[in-house]
Amino acid sequence: VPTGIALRDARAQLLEAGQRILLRDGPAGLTSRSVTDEAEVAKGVLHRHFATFDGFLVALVQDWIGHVNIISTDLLARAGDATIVTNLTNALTELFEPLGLAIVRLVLSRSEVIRELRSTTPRGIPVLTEGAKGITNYLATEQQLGRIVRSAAPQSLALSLLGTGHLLFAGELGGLPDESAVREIVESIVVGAEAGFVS
Amino acid sequence: VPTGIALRDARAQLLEAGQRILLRDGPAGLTSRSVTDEAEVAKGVLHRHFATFDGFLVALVQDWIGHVNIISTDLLARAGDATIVTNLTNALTELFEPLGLAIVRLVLSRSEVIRELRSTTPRGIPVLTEGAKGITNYLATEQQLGRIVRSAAPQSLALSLLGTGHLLFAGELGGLPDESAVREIVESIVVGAEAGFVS
Amino acid sequence: VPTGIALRDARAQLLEAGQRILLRDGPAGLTSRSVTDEAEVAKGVLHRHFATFDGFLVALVQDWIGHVNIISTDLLARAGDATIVTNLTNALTELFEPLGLAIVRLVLSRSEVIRELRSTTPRGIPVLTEGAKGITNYLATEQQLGRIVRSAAPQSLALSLLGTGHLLFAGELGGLPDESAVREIVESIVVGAEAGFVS
Amino acid sequence: VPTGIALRDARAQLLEAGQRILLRDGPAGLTSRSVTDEAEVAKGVLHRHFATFDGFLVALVQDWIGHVNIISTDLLARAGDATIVTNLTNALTELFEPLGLAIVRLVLSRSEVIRELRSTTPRGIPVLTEGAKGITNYLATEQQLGRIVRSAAPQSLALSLLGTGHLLFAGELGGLPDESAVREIVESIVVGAEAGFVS
DNA sequence: ACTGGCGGGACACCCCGTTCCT
DNA sequence: AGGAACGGGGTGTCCCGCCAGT
Repeated sequence: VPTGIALRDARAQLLEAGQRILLRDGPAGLTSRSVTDEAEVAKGVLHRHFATFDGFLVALVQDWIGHVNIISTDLLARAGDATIVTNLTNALTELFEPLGLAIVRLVLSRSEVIRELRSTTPRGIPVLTEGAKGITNYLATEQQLGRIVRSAAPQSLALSLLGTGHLLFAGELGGLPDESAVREIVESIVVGAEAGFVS
Repeated sequence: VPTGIALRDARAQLLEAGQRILLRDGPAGLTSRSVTDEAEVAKGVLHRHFATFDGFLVALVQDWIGHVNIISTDLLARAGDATIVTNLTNALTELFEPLGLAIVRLVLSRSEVIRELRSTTPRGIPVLTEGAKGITNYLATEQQLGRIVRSAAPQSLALSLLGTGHLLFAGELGGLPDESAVREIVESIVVGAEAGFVS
Repeated sequence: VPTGIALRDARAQLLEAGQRILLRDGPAGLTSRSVTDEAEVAKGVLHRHFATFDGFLVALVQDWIGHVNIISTDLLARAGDATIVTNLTNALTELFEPLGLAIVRLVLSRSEVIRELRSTTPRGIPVLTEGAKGITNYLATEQQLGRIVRSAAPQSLALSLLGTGHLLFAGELGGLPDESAVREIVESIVVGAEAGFVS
Repeated sequence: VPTGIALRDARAQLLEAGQRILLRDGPAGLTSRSVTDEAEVAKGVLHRHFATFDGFLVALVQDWIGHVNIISTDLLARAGDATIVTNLTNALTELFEPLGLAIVRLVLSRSEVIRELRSTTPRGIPVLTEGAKGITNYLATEQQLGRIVRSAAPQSLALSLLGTGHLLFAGELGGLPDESAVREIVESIVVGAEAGFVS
């Protein structure tokens, strides 16, 4: 029964449905059908708002990249506060919260999505590259504040943090790793870079 | 035209075909049909040797895990030789050679495969977990040889090396990263753990 | 190229296509593909309207059973008119017209269909049982009208008419038997039952 | 393990296996594989003894036609003995014993078989035509013996007996009709043809 | 002569992204 | 906006006929 009543922000509804599916069924469960079903919306609605299903996936990822950027900003704002390890542990935990991990899996399993995102993320794996950039900025700032030694390479450290974090979180298929495990990993990576550290 | 000739080693032929497809078309290109076509073999041959297509994929991954174990053994044999950074750089390069990376992408994109491999790889991402174990063993041995400081945590270092390496190689969608980039990453991770290093 | 046009009456279109195939190629020619091809319709349409291909075949038979019931009603309406032999000859000719015969062959060659029709036709061969019932009713009515002797057994006569008719029509693989041959058979069966007959 | 030992009459073994399958699973269950499996013989054996699988089916039917001819001969030998109804009832029961019925179903469901048998059975349904001929001969002989009235048409009666019998037996999917039901049908068909019968 | 793997075609069922009439 | 239809493809299964080995 066509209602003709415009949905209240169908776009957002669809993207949220996509997130729920991603969390529940993983990247393989994301199909145009499952999304419209989950959103309780007609199949045509998706194509009215996204030219292509790949376009929908790209939007899903871009949405999350936006979230990653917020995390990065928050992290940057904490430069100088608390401890570096704590700040990084919190950031990684936020970046790899279940939905974040699912988005990364989505990106890794659909090369078309990476290709379409090449315009905004010319190198690296989209979501992770943005995350690395945020952490790099943070570490560089901490370096300027003198809490990271001059000889450290923020970019390499960021890459390590992201890569190791990804592995740690992705390994726990169902759930999440202990916070202590994350902290341990972060410590082992930044241990040589922290100022005031004497070997 | 039926030949009646029993295939030399159908299993190996099929698995090699699967590897070629994985390299050429990525995980999405792997279908039971594409495999038998690529192997130039009848459709039924695959199901004679593998109960299910998922079973074939699992075998493909297990095959590679076998290769990973060989890489690990070779790496272990080099403990004490050359430099740690060189040994690790070579090992990572072998682990993430195009086929290795493609296998990891396969594992990440098909959760059923991970699930079926849970019996032999109870935690972590199958291929990467085995790689981390090999590197952990190597680093522990170097530690016993005195080339890695006592305070270092081989397991954490191995996780970092694997995770960061994965990120580095996976970022270059088509090709490979420079060897120097790999070495740089390895150096930045093990820098604090090498004995004789003075900060 | 998706048309988006809802088919007028997809169900009827599919059933008619099935009838054409049955006539042209016999029961063995009926496959889900041949039906959708013949109907010039997408593969999925059949499965949207019939849960299973067997379900489609059952519907095909039930459709014809509906037609058989119409023939039975018409025959009954002619009780008392014309001659019994003429009425029966016409009825048999209609029941075993090419499509009818093909449906019977379909039923005989797929026991699953018979099994699924057991709910509505608990005994006998589906289509033929319904035909026999119709003829039995007709003969019983003629008996009440006095054109069939009291001692006759309508049910046995009907079974004979159906069975013999089936044999006669089924014997002519391609075409149809002469009308005179049908009449002859009918006469030979009812000859002893007609009132006013003196041996 | 190839033995090279010639099977003792593989042909007969295969045909018997075919009969068992026909009885157990119906015509649809007859495949080259099921036959060789049931005969516990390699797949190739069938093709050594029969050019084609259809050839095997034809042989299966011809075998049974031979049995039908024996039944006919026996029936003919009983002309003048016992009662006509008893003789015919027995003959029909033998013709439509489970295997006979299964063979008829096989013939009806595979038009290729009918086509290949057209050389020996130019018209009608192979097995049934031979049965009708046998009954016709018997009835004609009884007619000459004066137990069937001169005005009766043996051929029409035979067709009726066969057709009606087929319907009666085929209706009981699993089992057999009561002997009394068969006798009743036979009586109702020949009732007007028996000499000494007074209406 | 028998054995058993293989070729290759087909089938039912299912799912996908997409189109477009109602 | 709703939802039927489209066309392509995928998997597992089956089937028949072939023929290199033993």
